[in-house]
Amino acid sequence: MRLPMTMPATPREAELIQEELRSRLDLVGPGERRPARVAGVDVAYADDRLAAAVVVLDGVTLQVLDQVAVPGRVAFDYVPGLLAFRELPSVIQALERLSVTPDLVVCDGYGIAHPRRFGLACHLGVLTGLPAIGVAKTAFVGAYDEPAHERGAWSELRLDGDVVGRVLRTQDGVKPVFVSVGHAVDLDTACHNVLTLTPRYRLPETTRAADRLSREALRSASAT
DNA sequence: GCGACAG
DNA sequence: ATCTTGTCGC
Repeated sequence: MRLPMTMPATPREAELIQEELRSRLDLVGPGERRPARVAGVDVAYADDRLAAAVVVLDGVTLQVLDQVAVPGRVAFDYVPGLLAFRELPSVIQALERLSVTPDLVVCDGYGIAHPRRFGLACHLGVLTGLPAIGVAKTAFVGAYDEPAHERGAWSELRLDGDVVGRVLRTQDGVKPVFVSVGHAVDLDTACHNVLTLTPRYRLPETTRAADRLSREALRSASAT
């Protein structure tokens, strides 16, 4: 499977691409579903080099089923709102080299909780056709109330009067994470899965595994 | 107009 | 994202 990704030359062109792809978004999905395989993606950087990593975990045991790392070079500067153009080229390549197809992809960032309602997770989902969600560590857009301090507590993330995500506490007393739908999955399902993926730490095991692999891949590439 | 701004 | 020591707690 060859998934081409258009690389814009300017931020303005990137916004136009987002606008076009946004028409292909599925914000509902098939309904409640326990994914058998959940993938986590992340990217590590060092100067103009980078390493994208994808790790697929069993949805129940959280054991690693498959993982792929792809080294590359930065092809787009970081611009808030345009993160997908910086990270996805290499992430898509890694996904294509997977030997198993994930039922859900957990991204490090946002889905529709985005200035133009089309964040990293939406872009990845539309391009691959895979259900995708975004789990971010800090706020980007939207307003919210602080959720209660126990694990599982949450509050709505609103943007211009719309609910675009949830501020979810994954462990008692730790800072909450920001969950938003990317593609082909609903918000309830997204949050249920995030809680399943956080039996012990604040961040999903998928994210933690992909983070470790991307950094290690960057290191072994340096030693070459 | 001025700041804020996923990773 | 990345640059970084010590420190508190299980």
